Amino acid sequence: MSQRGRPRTFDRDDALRRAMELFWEKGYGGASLADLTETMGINSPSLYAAFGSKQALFDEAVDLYARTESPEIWEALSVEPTARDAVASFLRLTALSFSRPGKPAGCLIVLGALHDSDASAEACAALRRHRAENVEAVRARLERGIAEGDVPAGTDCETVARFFLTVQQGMSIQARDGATRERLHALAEGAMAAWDGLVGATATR
Amino acid sequence: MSQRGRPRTFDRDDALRRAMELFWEKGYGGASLADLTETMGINSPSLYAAFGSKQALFDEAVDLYARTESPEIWEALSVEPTARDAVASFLRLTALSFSRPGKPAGCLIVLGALHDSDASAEACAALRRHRAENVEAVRARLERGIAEGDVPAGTDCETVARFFLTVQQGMSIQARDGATRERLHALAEGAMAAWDGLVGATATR
DNA sequence: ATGATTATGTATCGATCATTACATAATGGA
DNA sequence: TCCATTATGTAATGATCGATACATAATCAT
Repeated sequence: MSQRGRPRTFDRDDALRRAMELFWEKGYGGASLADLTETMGINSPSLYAAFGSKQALFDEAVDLYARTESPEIWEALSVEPTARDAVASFLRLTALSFSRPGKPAGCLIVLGALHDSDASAEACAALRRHRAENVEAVRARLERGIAEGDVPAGTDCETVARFFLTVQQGMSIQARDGATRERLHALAEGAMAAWDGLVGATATR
Repeated sequence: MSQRGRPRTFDRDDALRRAMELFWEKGYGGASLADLTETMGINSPSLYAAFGSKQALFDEAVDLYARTESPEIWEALSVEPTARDAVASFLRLTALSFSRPGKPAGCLIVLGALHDSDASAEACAALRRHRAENVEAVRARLERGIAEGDVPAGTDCETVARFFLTVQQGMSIQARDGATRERLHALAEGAMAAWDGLVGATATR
């Protein structure tokens, strides 16, 4: 089936990528339609025809972000041989991702929409869902560590995962406050200093 | 000198406190003038006459927050006998403060305004200044620990302080995501598991 | 060539944003 | 009592918000 009607004159993927970076920099509420259309190089009717609404555009932008920005962070969870190596790599790659020259500092999933009380309620809920998935991914990796013997049996993987995700989320704030790549890396190392105490303390012995 | 003219019919301190809680819940950008006047129980001309502008009101609200909401968190830094006890208490009291029934979850200083690109640039800068002061307060307490002998000489207090503040900032996100008081407490404990590794690793031996 | 279909640019929609003019009301000082 | 001063409520300001109406342009199927 071929396309009918007048073809669009802009690259949808490219426009979406630009919108994603604007949402990343300014947040859902901070990125106005005027900002978006200017950044995307299109007029608002084209935006609405191609994406539906600001909210739908944001949803697509978040999906693009999760899919293309630093997937290595999550790939590390499965690639690294032990759970400890996996989390260490997860945090180290986060430090890199949050401090890329030419890209907004920190994480869209964390900084994109924090307050659900206003018109950005749906955007906030979508990001919250993503954050919950991220906790789950780390938790699952820790469980695998138990199964493979490199994490003490009985470790409270949920609690441990939430701790490391909390550090990662704090790193977004730090990155926005101007923390250098070296400082973010030190934070990752600092969090790993808690590993032995964490998996030891929450394990049944 | 006595007051002249018609006296105001509302309690300025009470109105400011209500505004603070609204900013705390919705953020600077998320709290509209209509929201504020409704919550404060006054009309906009009264608001402007008493506080000057939305930005000035926010500044006063942030000051009130820092002064009255959980000052015990910062008092603990000077009260506790050792730097380790001080940081542990700092985090434990943070967990309490971020999960008070009837109050917004998390911290106004962290969640109030994260994006400086929009109209909330000044609000964002003010909060950033507060966060920098908070790092400095913990760093100073760690330095005191060195002077008093309970922290290894040569410890990189700046790095260690930034780590614990990062966890505290991440706890604001977690609190907003619905983390219970118990979960926040577990995060505080988890961070303390990094103490020995952190102060040991960054100390010159 | 004609018509159905889809995209584009201009121009605008009502709603909401922060802020303020203005007339009126209530106080103290003279 | 009269005036200067300050606060209040109503109503409006221009700007910007997200979202569209509408006429025109460009493609495909027939």
